[in-house]
Amino acid sequence: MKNGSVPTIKDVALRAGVSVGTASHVLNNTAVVSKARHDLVVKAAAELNYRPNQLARSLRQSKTNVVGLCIPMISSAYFASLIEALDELSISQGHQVMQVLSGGSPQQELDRVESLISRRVDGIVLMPTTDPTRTLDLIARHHVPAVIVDRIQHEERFDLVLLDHQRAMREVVEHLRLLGHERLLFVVRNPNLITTRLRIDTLRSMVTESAGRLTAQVIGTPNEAQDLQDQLKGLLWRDDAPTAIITSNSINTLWVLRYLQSWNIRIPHDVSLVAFDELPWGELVSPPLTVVRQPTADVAATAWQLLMERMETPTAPKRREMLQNHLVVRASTSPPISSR
Amino acid sequence: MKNGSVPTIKDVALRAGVSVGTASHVLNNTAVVSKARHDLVVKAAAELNYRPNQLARSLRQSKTNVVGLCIPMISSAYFASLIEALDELSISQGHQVMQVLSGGSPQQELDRVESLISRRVDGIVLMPTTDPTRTLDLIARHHVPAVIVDRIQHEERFDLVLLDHQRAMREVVEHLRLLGHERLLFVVRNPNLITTRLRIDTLRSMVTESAGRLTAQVIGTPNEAQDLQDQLKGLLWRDDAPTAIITSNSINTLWVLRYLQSWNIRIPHDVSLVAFDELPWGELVSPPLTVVRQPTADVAATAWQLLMERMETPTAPKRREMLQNHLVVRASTSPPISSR
DNA sequence: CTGAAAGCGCTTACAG
DNA sequence: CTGAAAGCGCTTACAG
Repeated sequence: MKNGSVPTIKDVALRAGVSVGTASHVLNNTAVVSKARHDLVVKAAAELNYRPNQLARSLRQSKTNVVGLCIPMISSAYFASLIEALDELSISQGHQVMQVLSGGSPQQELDRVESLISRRVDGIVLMPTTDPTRTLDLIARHHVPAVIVDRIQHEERFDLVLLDHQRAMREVVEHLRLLGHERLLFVVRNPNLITTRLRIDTLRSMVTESAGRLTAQVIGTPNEAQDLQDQLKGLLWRDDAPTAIITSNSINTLWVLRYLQSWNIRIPHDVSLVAFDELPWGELVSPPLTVVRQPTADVAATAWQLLMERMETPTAPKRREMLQNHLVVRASTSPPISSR
Repeated sequence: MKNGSVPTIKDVALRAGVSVGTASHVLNNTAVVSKARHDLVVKAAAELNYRPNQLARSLRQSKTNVVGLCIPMISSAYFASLIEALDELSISQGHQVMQVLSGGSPQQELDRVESLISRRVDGIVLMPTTDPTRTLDLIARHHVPAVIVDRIQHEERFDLVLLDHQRAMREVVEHLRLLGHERLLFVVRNPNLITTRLRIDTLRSMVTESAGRLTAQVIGTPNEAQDLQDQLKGLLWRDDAPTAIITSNSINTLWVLRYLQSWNIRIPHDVSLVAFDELPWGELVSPPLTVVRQPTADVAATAWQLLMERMETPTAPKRREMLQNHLVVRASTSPPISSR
């Protein structure tokens, strides 16, 4: 061992007076070695403070024990708890998560996933951007085991973890209708997102089914809070104003809440509110919000399991797992004024 | 190339009709190669969809272009934005962050950092647990460039990024005193944390300096919200109850807010509140809170810079960078009732 | 039970 | 400008 540099298995073998192969075998418990030599190797390794170079192992074994995770961002409670859950699962199984951020940009997603592939991750968990075509092609071309989480409905090449957005929206509307609401407003952020589209479709078909007893409007807030405020102003001060608002994500919820607050419109007295996604600190908002909660732990566990099985059996038929997210009824929904 | 397997540089060279060395040179732009061969190699690489195996590169070059980041957790706005900032910095400089979670446990911290070292990260950014001794020893023994962020005051072996907790606390107390507050309550979570200790010390010495004009109590909430509530109950309903509360972190702030809310104690009318750490969704809390904001972006940028310079010049003298976190005055602090 | 040797996929002096 | 070859630190048949 050159002085001051990191000890290798060669140094261990030398000090123990055995061959490199033998040293490797005792260190990995991969063959029976005489007790005498065994102890010699263990002792030498300890004295030298030897840690195997995982790069070399990975290269030799064509297995890194690293799985890649690509998500849009991290500063959102949903993603944060997903990472934590996945991290714990991976560690407990001797793996390590290497996470990259797409920032929601298809190009960045492609670049980051490419970097994961270059680092030879054993598998990939992807929460796709709006247009992941090239990323998916790349992953498929390299035959990397992968599972796609949500946002994509049909994709023959990969295992899928899906959330049942339609059923969830149905549950929301049902809840509001039972309370007596007839005019709904759905505030979305990006109408092009599959998730959002599914929710809108469900809402519309329920309106149709109701044969006139239910009406619904959908407004988008592509850019700024200001846009939203203007649109809300045009809607909420009319005789036929909606009596219940549904928001499609946390950001929207925040904006709507602030708008209502600033105009002193009380929840649920003046208008009911249902939010998709649990809010961090949601307990502090008064009143506590009725929300559709994402089953984060389920999503992580399912994705992990699918990935492990895929790595095990690359040729097995692809699978789709549908997960349920549930309505949590709190104080922000109540019967509308008209029916009280 | 065996059918179906990942193409290597050997496959590229073969297809281009050049030696492996030459292929490597054009791919890395590391030597002048005739235009003809150059184009041949580029074409072959594109056709084969070749991506260099970073494991092999790293092994050969003894450089992974990966830096390790060890933090307690991720589902806290402070850590989340730290990760995002560090991630962006690293990518822009051709590196990749590999992040591990200590969960606040010294043992887990040791294990995870050991795994980073086994993977031969080029450097480590560590936000230490309460007792990082063995982790620090490990890092030092392996001569891995590292920078420690906050929570540690003196440590000769590493570069340090510090936050000026004493000055921040001084600023808080000064603000409250100028408003007319004389009886303060400091609610902490873990009194053993260096950060907390520094704040408590500063508070106490300011009380001493005030020569009786200022009093302060400190209560800890080691375990449950219930503990805190009991302690608060014993303090807030007396004649000499504190007129201003300072909370040491977001969790505490949440608990205190809920307690005050449940007893209908109004902020800032009945009691003023200053919180360490900005809250996510803090804008929704009414009134908006006066907080001490952590300079996340600064912390990330400074840590990154120190690390890069350390990797560049391992023998340079160790450095300590002191960063400032500032008081953001909002509506949760006002003069106490008595002085109105 | 043990060791010598090939090989994982690269980079990089070294000759020519 | 180009190629043959050594070597990064491991694991793993293969002989003995």
